[in-house]
Amino acid sequence: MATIVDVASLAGVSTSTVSHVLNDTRHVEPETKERVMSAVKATGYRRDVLARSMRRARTDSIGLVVSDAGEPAFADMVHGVEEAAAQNGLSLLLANSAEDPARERAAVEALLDRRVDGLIIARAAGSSAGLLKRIREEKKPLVLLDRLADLDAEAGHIDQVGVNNQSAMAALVDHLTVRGHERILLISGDLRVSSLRERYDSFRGAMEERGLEVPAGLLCEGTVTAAATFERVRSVLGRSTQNRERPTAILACSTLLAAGALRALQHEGFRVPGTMAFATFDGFTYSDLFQPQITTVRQPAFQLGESAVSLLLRRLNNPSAPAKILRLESQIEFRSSTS
Amino acid sequence: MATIVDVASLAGVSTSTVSHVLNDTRHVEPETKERVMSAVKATGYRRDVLARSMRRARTDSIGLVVSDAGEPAFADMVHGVEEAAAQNGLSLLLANSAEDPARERAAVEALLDRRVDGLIIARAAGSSAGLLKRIREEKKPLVLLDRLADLDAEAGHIDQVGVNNQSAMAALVDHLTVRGHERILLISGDLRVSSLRERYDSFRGAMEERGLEVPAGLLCEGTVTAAATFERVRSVLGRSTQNRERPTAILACSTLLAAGALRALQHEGFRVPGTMAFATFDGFTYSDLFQPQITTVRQPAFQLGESAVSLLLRRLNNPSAPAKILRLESQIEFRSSTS
DNA sequence: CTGAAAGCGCTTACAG
DNA sequence: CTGAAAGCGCTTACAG
Repeated sequence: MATIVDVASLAGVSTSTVSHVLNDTRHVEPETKERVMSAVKATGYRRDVLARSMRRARTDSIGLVVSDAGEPAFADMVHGVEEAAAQNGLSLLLANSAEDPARERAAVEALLDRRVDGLIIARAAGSSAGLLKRIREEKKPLVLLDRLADLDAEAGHIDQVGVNNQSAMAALVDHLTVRGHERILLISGDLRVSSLRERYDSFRGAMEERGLEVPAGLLCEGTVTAAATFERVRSVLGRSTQNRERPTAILACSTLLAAGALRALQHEGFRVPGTMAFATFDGFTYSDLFQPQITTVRQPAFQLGESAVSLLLRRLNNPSAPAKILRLESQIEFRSSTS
Repeated sequence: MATIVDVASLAGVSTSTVSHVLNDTRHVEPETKERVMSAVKATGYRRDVLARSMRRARTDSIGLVVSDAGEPAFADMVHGVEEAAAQNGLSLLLANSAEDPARERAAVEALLDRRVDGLIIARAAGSSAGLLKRIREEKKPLVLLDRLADLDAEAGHIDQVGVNNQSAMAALVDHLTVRGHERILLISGDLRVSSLRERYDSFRGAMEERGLEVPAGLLCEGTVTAAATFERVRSVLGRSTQNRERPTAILACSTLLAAGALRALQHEGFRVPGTMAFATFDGFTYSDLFQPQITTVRQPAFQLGESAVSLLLRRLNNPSAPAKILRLESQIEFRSSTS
């Protein structure tokens, strides 16, 4: 491989001049510039990215850590980040924490070691605030994606992008109550996850606004797998078969939870929407093709990824800008499962 | 940040010794070693990955280029690659070609510039053989994933991992013909894609073996979007409504193609399996939950990703090993759509 | 068993 | 407008 020295000697200039021509970082006489460029071409020279990064402050790469690469919503976010990164000449380093704070920490350290210019993280459920502190110590630009920071000490300083869960949940509750559903079983999952916590709080708020009580028996929280959700929902439905507390609608707060709940409904002999209405956040791909056709709050996952990169670029260009929190609106696909 | 010089002076040794202790690359007296290690701890020293990579032959990173990050099968492969890479201490650089050979080429060049230790590529449909030659010129270890190389000049030298399309297709054709389906509409997509080409060839072979003719009208190839597939299938079904050439079963060779075909069936008023049997490769997630329940050839996408990393590691450890081609078996999920 | 020193391929003050 | 040279933080022959 040709080096900058080869180019310089072939062009009859110093390596500084070659460097400045390549980076357009100080004025060089047009004809000198041309000699350099043809020497580059003649030697097939390609700048060594590693050596370059070692001298400069940046590596032109960013790191992305997601909490569950299996979920389709996260796959779309990754896709969006990749797309936006590529368009801006940034390489993408990808890691998956699999909801494990230890793996998350290790991934972040590995990315810091590689000196990525910035980090985008969708945090694991049990992620510690220590992680955020660590990244701030390193003065490494950070954007929180989907899994946002609570309004604690760190939150004010961090760029974040997520969806507006409050408005989506309000619209969904409105949709259901207008149709006469007053006993809605909410399956909310792990409340340490900010988006799930927000959906949970918004649900309770929206119900209260409408003067509807939400008995504890209709709040199904804390399950983190489809199998566990299946069991929980099954027991709720079985227990309440006889009494008037039985829900008339079920609202799942993620794809995984929806899968568990739907299996429980099937198992217990319910039909959607015949004997039970059903709606979900995130949901399934190609929902239009299948029965039951499920009303779904679809988050703009790809755009979330793109926006995360935008925020990061903004931060790189202006390290002292005030922190920005972006909330994108979800789209609600109304279908026959709640008709 | 502390450097190796800081550690060396604190421990009262040379930087060579520190380096050798850290890399375990030559014998060092136990007590010297200990002094070094506590100096490392005291200074909070962390080896500079960039500087290290510049001197060594490797960067402990690999590059992955996929052709369609949107498809769930590819998302799972990415997931598998990430998992296996992390377990082996390798960072993963991810890029998406979006089926565009130019973007694919650019992505590969960017990864080569970053000196990844090896490449894993699921090639774009129109990918040129030039790309493979280029990578071989650079002597960069390469594993082809899912989209394999034809048996051309390059193929013999390249590690590859894909699924056994032949056996899966044979089993599927068997399943259908045993149930009396002799006129099967095959929707095969872009035949430049090796896996789709293999499914196409295997279908024709399996039909021929059973003495069944396949009229050209029942081979629907070349559509690359769900919308185009929708139109094509619609016209085939409309055209053949009256005559005895109408298929009794449809077989889609990818998720995208299946989506287009199912929409066409819905639009034309067919019911699955009532008036048309249906099966697909790849297919939809959570297929058990929805109607119609579709018979699906499920490829082990995650394992494909893992295996690709295994092949790459093997190649890194033994550059002169003979090329290996791995074929994993798919699992066929038989459901009511073909009952 | 260990150290002094060269060198990886760049960028960037410094100097003219 | 350009060049000579230092230096980024490591690894690795070379020498003893």
